[in-house]
Amino acid sequence: MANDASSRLERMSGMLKRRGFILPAFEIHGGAKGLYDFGPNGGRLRTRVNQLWLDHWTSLGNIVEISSPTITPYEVLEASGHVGEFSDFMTTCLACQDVSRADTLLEGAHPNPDSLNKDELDVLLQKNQPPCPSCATSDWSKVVAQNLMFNTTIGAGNSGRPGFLRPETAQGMFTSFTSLYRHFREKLPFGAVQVGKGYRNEISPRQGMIRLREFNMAELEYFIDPQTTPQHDLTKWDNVSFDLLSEDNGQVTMTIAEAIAKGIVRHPTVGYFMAMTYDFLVAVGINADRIRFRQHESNEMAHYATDCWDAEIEGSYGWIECVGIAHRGCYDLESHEKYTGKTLRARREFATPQEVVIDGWTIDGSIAGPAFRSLAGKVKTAVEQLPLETEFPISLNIDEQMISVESSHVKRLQKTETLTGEWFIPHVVEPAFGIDRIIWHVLDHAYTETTKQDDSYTMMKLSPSVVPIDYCVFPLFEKDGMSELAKMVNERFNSKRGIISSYDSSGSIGRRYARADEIGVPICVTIDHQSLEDNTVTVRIRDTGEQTRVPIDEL
RNA sequence: GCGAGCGUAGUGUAGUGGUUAUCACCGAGCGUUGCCAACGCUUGAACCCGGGUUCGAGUCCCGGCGCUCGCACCA
Repeated sequence: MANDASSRLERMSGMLKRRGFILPAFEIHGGAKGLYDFGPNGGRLRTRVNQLWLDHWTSLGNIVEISSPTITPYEVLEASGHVGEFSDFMTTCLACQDVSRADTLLEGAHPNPDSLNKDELDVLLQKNQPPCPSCATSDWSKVVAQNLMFNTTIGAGNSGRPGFLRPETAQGMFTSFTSLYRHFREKLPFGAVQVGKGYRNEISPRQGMIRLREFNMAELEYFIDPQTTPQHDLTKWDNVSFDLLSEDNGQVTMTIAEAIAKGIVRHPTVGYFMAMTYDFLVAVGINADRIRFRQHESNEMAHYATDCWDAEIEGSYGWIECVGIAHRGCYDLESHEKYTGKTLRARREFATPQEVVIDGWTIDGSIAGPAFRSLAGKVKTAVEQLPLETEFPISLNIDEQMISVESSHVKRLQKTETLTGEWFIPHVVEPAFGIDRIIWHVLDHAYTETTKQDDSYTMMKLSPSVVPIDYCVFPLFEKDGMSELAKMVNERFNSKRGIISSYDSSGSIGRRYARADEIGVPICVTIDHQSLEDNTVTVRIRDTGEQTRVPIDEL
């Protein structure tokens, strides 16, 4: 990093701390790595970014907002693949308290211990009793998953159930699928969004706000029918050139429609969301020239993705991925379906109903039922698989038992079924936003150092859509009723929903403008002598310094 | 996690083992001024934490925590 760039970073970090944007958390207790506070100005900035994000997606009309817990039972994240992909399985030697990886201990006992789940490792560990590498005792604790997810116990003592703090908000949308499907009257496509905290116990948080242990994320899970070609109106972006770093074509610049047409972006919905993402980033104040999209290499993709584009933003730390737009296929719903046995599917009606002719065998319930008792169901399934030519009696292996199916147990089954549609697992396209990283770059791009009369001058050219304070009201001086009038104007601003105004009377007028510029207040209003006479005030614009007189009633 | 460097008011900093810890900006109050960081006076605020060496530690040593960078790990 160039020297002037890193000293700019230092000055900016100092300012962000001094002005209450972002601060290291718990500092009076020595601080905690990877955890940050949003201060008095940052808190509101974050809320406005979150709100803008929600509005951006819910305005599409078929997207709803949900909220699910951050505490997540073990099973959910085992089903999603996170336990396997995000954790190592650890066990503690009860004699010397040394911690070892369970799969490493069992390398001699199993061809591929890495593939085992927690319970299997537990069983194998108790059976094999491998010696502890440091003290040679064989007395191991229960296996616990450790590493990138924060472990916790849900409930107290022995009744406690293992869980994690969620590493992403997405799982809540998947586990709520049936409710969402019903909410949308069983019609795809639809989506659900969630803004909230996620947690990853990073081994080594770095680069300030870029890698955190607790972070703000905002995710959309958009469920689609893989057999329907999505129609998205991309004309809005016909004049926008996107910088794309594609896996096969290298760096190219083109419209999103062109990228989809050429197959560089492999799915239209992924492309549409890339364009939507671009709009959002620009709306919160990211410099459009410093946004690019990078396609993941096949070997780099997360365990769930089949195509993935990152939106990267250039800032003080170089190009940083701030949004991941992943085509997750049917991975998540399928995983939860397999794990729970619950149906997580949508129905697709056929254009023309299909006739299916069935001509084979089934059981005669009144005879086979009493004969096979609890196995009857499985016998039925097996018999219905048999070809028409089958001769009875026949021996079948049901649950390791050889049973004989007599001709009296069965009957011919001849029917014609009309299938009007089928059930399938929807595919998912997921834009996942790292809000903290975006906020960092919003601040980074807004932070402007200039000089004013040979003095260095700092201002935050924040977009009005995200500024923490909308207006500042100053009395030019505190006498003859100017401060009263200014306080009245300030209260009037504050009484408007969603508007924050701040009153400031300390220091010279120039100092107050400078203070307002540093936290990015777009408009300052000054009350002077003339205001007392004709009810007009000076309105001063942050970015230009331009002043105009405006009647109070027109503010 | 390993290695290197660093840690002093809100911010940026000065500080040979020896008074009450430097300076600037900053915040608060008062006064003068009154539309772009004005001035004067008053005032507020710090040696990351814990051990050790020493008569005496901000300064030297050890450990922890945090920050930055490199390697490793990783959305």
